[in-house]
Parts: sequence; structure tokens; C-alpha cells
Amino acid sequence: MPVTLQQIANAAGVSRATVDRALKNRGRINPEVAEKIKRLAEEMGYVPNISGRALAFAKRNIQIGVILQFAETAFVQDIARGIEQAKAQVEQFGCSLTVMRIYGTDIKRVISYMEEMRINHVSAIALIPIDDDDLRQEIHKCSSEGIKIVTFNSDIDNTERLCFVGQDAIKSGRTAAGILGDIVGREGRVAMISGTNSAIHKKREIGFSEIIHKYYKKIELVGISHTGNRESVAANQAEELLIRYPDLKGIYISTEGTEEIIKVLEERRLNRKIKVVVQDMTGWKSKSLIDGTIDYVIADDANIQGYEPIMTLFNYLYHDKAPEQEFVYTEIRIVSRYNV
Amino acid sequence: MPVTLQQIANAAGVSRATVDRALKNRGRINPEVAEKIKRLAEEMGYVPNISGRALAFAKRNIQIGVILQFAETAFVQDIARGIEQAKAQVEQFGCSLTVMRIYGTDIKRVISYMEEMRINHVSAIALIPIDDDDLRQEIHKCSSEGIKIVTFNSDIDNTERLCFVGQDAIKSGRTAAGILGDIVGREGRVAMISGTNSAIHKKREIGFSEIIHKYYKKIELVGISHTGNRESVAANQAEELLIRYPDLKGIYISTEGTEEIIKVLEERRLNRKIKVVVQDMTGWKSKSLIDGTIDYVIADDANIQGYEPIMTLFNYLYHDKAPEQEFVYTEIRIVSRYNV
DNA sequence: TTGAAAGCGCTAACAC
DNA sequence: GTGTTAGCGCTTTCAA
Repeated sequence: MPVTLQQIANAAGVSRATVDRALKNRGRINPEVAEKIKRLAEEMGYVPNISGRALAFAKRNIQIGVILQFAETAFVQDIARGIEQAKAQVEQFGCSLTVMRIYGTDIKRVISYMEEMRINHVSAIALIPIDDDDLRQEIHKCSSEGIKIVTFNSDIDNTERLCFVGQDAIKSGRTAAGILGDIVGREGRVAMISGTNSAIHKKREIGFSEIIHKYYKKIELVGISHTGNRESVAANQAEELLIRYPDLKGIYISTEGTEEIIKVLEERRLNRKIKVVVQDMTGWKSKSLIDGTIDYVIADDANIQGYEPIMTLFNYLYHDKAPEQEFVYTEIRIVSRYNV
Repeated sequence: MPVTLQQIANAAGVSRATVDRALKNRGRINPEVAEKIKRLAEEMGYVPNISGRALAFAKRNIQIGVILQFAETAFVQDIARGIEQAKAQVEQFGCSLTVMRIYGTDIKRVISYMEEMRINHVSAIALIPIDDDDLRQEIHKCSSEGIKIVTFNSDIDNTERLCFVGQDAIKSGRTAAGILGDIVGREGRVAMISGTNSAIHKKREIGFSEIIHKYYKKIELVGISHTGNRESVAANQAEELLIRYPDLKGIYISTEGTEEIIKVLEERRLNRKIKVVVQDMTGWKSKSLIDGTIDYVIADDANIQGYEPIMTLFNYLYHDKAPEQEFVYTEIRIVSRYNV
């Protein structure tokens, strides 16, 4: 039978409240008594009962806000599913969660949503930031009012956000390099088709080329092109690539427009001849993976990308304790048609 | 602000207790009133508060028992770590958990531990079963007394266990075949070194050969040997294999004795020339994976193998609702040195 | 068939 | 500095 506050109180000859004060270091308390209580708690193997805590917190009506941009894209819709999952879970603890969606990008609206949430006294906000000084300022305001901010999917530097939750993009790129390098037979030409110049894409490129250069000496990385995340551009880039390097053996795709690139491969009957590793493909349980046109997907379930940040905040709010690192990385999976 | 029982009670003009009875279908209640309450709960979007529930449950002092055989092996010690992790978590809810360890295998002791747990009125037991009729009988006794049983790592048929939690071993074998097939270049000779004739090993063999035969027509699977999970035998098997097939291109290892097999490869300077995929290597963040002697590991963290069964039981006990399937499969990961 | 009341472990406001 | 008390949402016993 687990030890309770009351039992410690009895053992120490004080009241529950005093034990609570001692253990949580809050309020005024006689240092000697505090010391004794802490020792006792340790000895008796006290583990705070999380339900009791959560229940007592219910009075405070903890609210979490989430702001999503590009809500119309498949990728963000995947993330939203993860958020709904987290929402169902935190609601079981009496915590409420509000999601604001923005179609396309509009930093002014992001900030005005944040202001609104501040006025409504939310306890925390999760958002996908872009690099913007007004946003920095708003994050500053929030955190100075005690509102915790978690960034996810991408990050913003020089802010007092609690932490970033998402992918270790360099590791993603490295993982992709390893698997692509191995399946092309450790030699020949490979290319990467990347999205934009944003930090996350940049990091993937760095990780990818690092490993290719370092461990796959017989492989030539013939280029990294950028699509701006536009489907039509992706198709064009792929075509150019195939014309320029007819002997290409592998491609690492990390951009919107995977379907279009696959189509180009199929038109030229190069599917299954050129090895394809795709980053984070939304809907990656897709036909292309099953039929072998795509060989491997490097992914953390987009689900997780929505779920994890919320749960990080929730755990923080209910445990009164910050995440251990400033970066909370989700797990990077190698997915083939056999372990989808 | 989430809806509470009290709010529904107010809306329905009854007491909390009545609402509880209606929603949980327990006790005597006027069917019409019950109907009305259910409708109301639905309309108002009632989500039971999990903390309240857990707290009220605390009186019942829910206890979970775990029985581990082969507690001296590295693999089971990994599992035990996962169990400790789960233990810490369930204790936060006032649930207590007892682990009994058996060194080597001793079905009589397993059963006597179960009897003891039955007498102590545990709510549930998690164990790794072997195929044994006395064990079947004991499981029957437990479940007829309302004690829920979860099997993990391996399973036992024809019993009233709640569910099996663990690996989909066929899928493991398939995944291994895919990755090994791809990295040897889709042609040449490969072999599998398996452990025993137990169900789990058998399934891996089936999955492995199925995919090789079906999708890698130019690959010849030259044999599946069995080590009985003995390290020295593993080494011998490996040597024989290398002598018999000097042109061997890949091995799928699914047995105790991976280290010994690796040593054999190193002695013959075949490491990094022969591709190696290892199943579930305990301590797979090991040197061999990092230095490239082992190419890939197919694994679900052994941690998970301990953690997941306990949490399944816990969730069942606290939610009053059985897992959706009879088989709860843990995720199968492909691990390379870059995503360890 | 229903309601009232106690209590699970914890927090926080208030009194001393 | 410390104790008392009320109450979070739920389950359960006992009484009506």
C-alpha cells in the first residue's frame, strides 16, 4: 500500500499541510522540521499520488491553447489528429484544450490568437513558429506572465520557450543516408530533393551529406535541389535530374510533391530501378511503399508530432517540473513495406 | 470546463449516484431514467475524469503481480527495466506491483507464485508462459476468480488470458528479410541462425523465408540452423555455415550468442563483408552496430516488452474495459547505427 | 429504485 | 510557522 502524505504527517507529528510545504519547498516552514520531513519521506518511499494532485488541480481549470498554421495541408491535418488524440487524453484529467486553425500562413493572426489566449489566462500554448521578431516579443510577454510556450515541428531561437518538441532533423538526414547508401550497394550516384531553405530542411541536408561523404566514399552525391515545397517544381526537378544523370541510383526526397516525383519515375519506367527513400511522407502507408516504388520512409509519425508537444506541456503542468532538455526529440523510424 | 457527473445529475434532476449507475450499467435502476441520463451525458459531452476514478479506486488497493523466468539473462533484465518503469508509473496512481524472479526455468515455482498471488487477491498477473497443462489449469483458476492474466513475450493457447502483449514475430521475420534482401543487393546466398523450435522463433523463420522466396527470387536461403539459444552452439553453427558457403552474403541472427557469431566473423575477417541483421539484440546500442559489423537490428525495445504488458493491465483495471484485440502487438523497429 | 454521505490523496485559502 | 478545512470527481455503502 503506497505511502501517503497523511502517513508521513503522522510519523513526523505534524499536519498534512506542513508535509506538503516541506516536500514542495513552498511557503514558510521551520527548516529543521522540513529536513526531518524530507528524510522521512525518503525513508518511507513516498511517491506522490498523481490522481490526488490532478484532482486538486481541477479547480484551477488548466487550459492549453494550440495554434496551427497551414491547417489545410495534409501534413498539418496529420498533426491535428495527434493533437486530438492528446486532447482526449488530457480532458480525462479535467484539462481543456483549444485548437485555433489558420489556413495558409499569417503571423499577425498567430500573434492575435496568442494575445487572446493570454487574456483568457491559458496555462500554456503550443505552436509551430516562424522566424519573426513580433512573435519573439509575444512569446516574451506570455512567458513573463507565466504562460509556458512549447514550439514544435520547427523552432525559434532567442526566446524563453519551455522547449522544442520534434524531430532531430540532422539525425533524420543521417538515417536516410545510411539506408539509401546501403540499398544502392554503397556505390554510384545519388541525389537529394529538398524542400526549402528552412532550418529543418537545411539540417536534413547536412546530416545526409555528412554520412554519404564520410562513410560511403564510392557514392557521389550529385546534388541537392530545392522545390520550395511546390509539387510542380518537384516534378521538374526530378525530370532534370534524370536527364542529367541517367545512371542515377538513388534519391532522398524531403519535400512536398513526393507523388509527383514518383509519377516522373514511373513515366520513365525507372521506378524500382532507382532506389527511393522518402522523408516523413504523409500517408506513408501508401501504395507506393507497398508496391516497392518507394523503398523506405524515414519518419516520425506526424501523429506523434502533434501528440508529443501537448503531452509535454501537460506533464509539465501536472508535475510542476520542466522537461529535462531544451530539445525533446521524437523517435526516428525507418519504415519499409514490411513494418508499416 | 469539462462536464462532471454532478452537472449531469443536476440536468437530469437526480443524484450523482444514479447517474453513475446509469452510465456504468450497474445496480438496479429505472430503465427510462437510465435512458434519459445516457442521452444527456452524450449530449453534454461527458468524459469521465480519470483522476477522480483512480482516486476512488485507491481504496481497493489494486495490486499487479509479475512473474519472470530466466531472470539471470540479459534479455530478461532488459524486460525487467521496462517493468520497473511501468511500476514507477502505476505507483503514482496508488497501484502496487510485485515482481517475482525465477532464475532459469521452473514451472512449479511459477505456479506456486501464482497461487500465492491468488491468495493475496492481486487483481492481475503478467507472465511469460511456457506450454504446460498445469499452467493452463492455474490460469483457469485465476480467471475464474476474476484475476486477469496477460501473457507477454510468448503466449499460451486455449486459456482465458486477457490478451497477449508482444511482438508480431512473423512481421519481425518479414521485416528482417526485406532489409537483408535489400542490402545484399537482392541476390546471392543468405542464411538464418535461429534459436529454438519455440513458437516465436518458428514464426520469425516463416516470415523470413516467406519474403525471401516471394520477393527476392535471386536470393537463395541456404539454411536455417538452430542453436538452442546456446552461445557455443551459435559459434559452431556460424563456423560451419561459413565453411560450407564461402560466398555467403548475409545472415539473419535470431538467437542468443550474437556476440559469439560476430567474433567468428571477425576472426575470418568477414565482418563488414557479410551483411548482418540481428533480431532483438539486447544491448543493441552496442559497439558492433556502431562500428558496422552489424548492419541493422530488428527490435522492439526490450524495455517496451516489459512496459507494455503492465500498462495494458493497468489501463484495463482503471478503465474497466478490455484491450481491443486479443493480441496487442508492439511496434517493430528497424535500427541502424544512425537512428539508435 | 434512489439519495445521502463518506472518503480516496492532494492543494490552497484562511485562521491561529 | 503550522494546523484546519473545504473541495476537486468519482465510487461505494447504507439508509430510505
